[in-house]
Amino acid sequence: MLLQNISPVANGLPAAPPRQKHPRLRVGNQSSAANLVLAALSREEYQRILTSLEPVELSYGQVLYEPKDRIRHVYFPTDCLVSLLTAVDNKRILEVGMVGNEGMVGMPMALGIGVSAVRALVQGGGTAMRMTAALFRAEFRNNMPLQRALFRYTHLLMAQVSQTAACNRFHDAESRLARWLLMTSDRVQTDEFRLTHEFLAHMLGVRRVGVTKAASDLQRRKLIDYSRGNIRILDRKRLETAACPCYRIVKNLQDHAQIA
Amino acid sequence: MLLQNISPVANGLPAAPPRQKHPRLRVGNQSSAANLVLAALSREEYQRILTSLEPVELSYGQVLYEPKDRIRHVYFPTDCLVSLLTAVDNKRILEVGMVGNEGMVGMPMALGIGVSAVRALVQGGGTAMRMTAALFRAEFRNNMPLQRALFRYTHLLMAQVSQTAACNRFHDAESRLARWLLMTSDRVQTDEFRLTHEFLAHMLGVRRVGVTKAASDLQRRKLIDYSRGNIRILDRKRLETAACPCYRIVKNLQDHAQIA
DNA sequence: CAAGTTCTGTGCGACAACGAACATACCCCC
DNA sequence: GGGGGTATGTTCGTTGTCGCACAGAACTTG
Repeated sequence: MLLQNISPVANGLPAAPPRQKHPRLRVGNQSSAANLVLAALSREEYQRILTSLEPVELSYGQVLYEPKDRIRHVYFPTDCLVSLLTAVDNKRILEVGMVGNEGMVGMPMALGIGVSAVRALVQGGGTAMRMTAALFRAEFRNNMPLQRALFRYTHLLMAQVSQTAACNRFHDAESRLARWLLMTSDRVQTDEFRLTHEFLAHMLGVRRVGVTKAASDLQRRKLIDYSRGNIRILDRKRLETAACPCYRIVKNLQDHAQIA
Repeated sequence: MLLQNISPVANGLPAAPPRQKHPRLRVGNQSSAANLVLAALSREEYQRILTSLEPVELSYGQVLYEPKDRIRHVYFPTDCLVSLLTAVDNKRILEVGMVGNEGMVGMPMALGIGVSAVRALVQGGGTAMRMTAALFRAEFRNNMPLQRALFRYTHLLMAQVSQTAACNRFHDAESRLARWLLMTSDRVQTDEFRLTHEFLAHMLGVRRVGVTKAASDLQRRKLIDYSRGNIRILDRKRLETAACPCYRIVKNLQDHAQIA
């Protein structure tokens, strides 16, 4: 569970280059509206905002923000996945939230705050649309639909973080691993992704051996399959029963979107 | 750590009536501007908003919202303290955040969301200013300073929840208890308050005996003193060294308020 | 004062996770 | 095809917390 070397880039991640061995599925038409926040905008709003957006390729292990960093860009993931991490000291780090194509990285900007409180780590490589902080500020100010979409997302993220907090306290490593795999799968929209036990250990806040134990148990039960940094979900249904109820709780919130 | 009976009101709380045996200190001039969000407004803004505000007495154990409840009022605590709780099932509940005079209860309203995602439980009785949801919506829409103050607070709350999530994962009951007492003390601005081990157990997500053990150790070390639901902090300085670093991390964030 | 309630303290076996160290297995590249 | 790095698996003693049960202590009420 420790990060031996706390470098700004990937800790305990499999080497970045060999990533292409398992080409990632691409989402839909790969348009930037594959991001659900952007997709919530009207055609005109969307066309306008598009001129401020720039597609970027984000790669496994890349760090978008460190805590207290000034936010230079906000990111709208289309088919990548970003983890939000909080540290309690130099060694212990925990994922508190996860952002995929349903949200935006750089949430504080929607609250008029220019610095990040967490580390944002690219956990699944892929593409995102990004915008500079200055352009975002200008756009956000008078784009009400964007405001609505982002405020709604902020609320959901808050709920996700809260649930994760309780989950990390009460549920054992195996249930949490199952939940984490399901959440990840939902966001990258694939049943297969690359990540090592070491990496998972940081996400779940347990030791690597804890992940090994939990993962090998799930594998024994034929719910997942993995080898050398490549994990595949075999039986989604049963994996969900192995996961803690927190998975459903958050997912229902996001799907039914209690606004009003 | 279990809630035996999951009634909408106080679980494991000391009986409500005998509260007056330890009269609570009152904050400053007791004006509604004792709330820091309201205090951030200009004189004119403040005078105007005051007409929409209504002072209420909140009492120990009262539940302001349940998850999925429609938010009827927002509350600006002046000298009371409200806990935000998240459940993973019927029995296990955990505090994920704490709102005192530095914030507002009903944060989703600032995001245009009308339902609460968490339970809001009055943990330290006292007074608050409240406003109906409808009036708040109207006021919030065109009161930019209020927006700024609340967005800033939302960001800080998010940071607090994130830190709490990591803290609950990594730190033992004793450090967390120390941190919790300090955070509470900061918000009620007293060194003495009423709460039982049973109540603390729910806040920290441990069993009652876990609290008893941690508390008696802190008492043995003369950092705190307690008996029958009445806790007093004896040595703030040393209590802080007994607490996990999460206390300082969050406090520094709130004090120096990284905006910009 | 006696009875009942609430709060706190202790003891028990069980277990998951801890930190550390070592053992295999796999892959890539020279 | 051997060597070096990376990923996974196993073991060991320790610790914090678990669930449960019961005993004492303090306060409230009749």
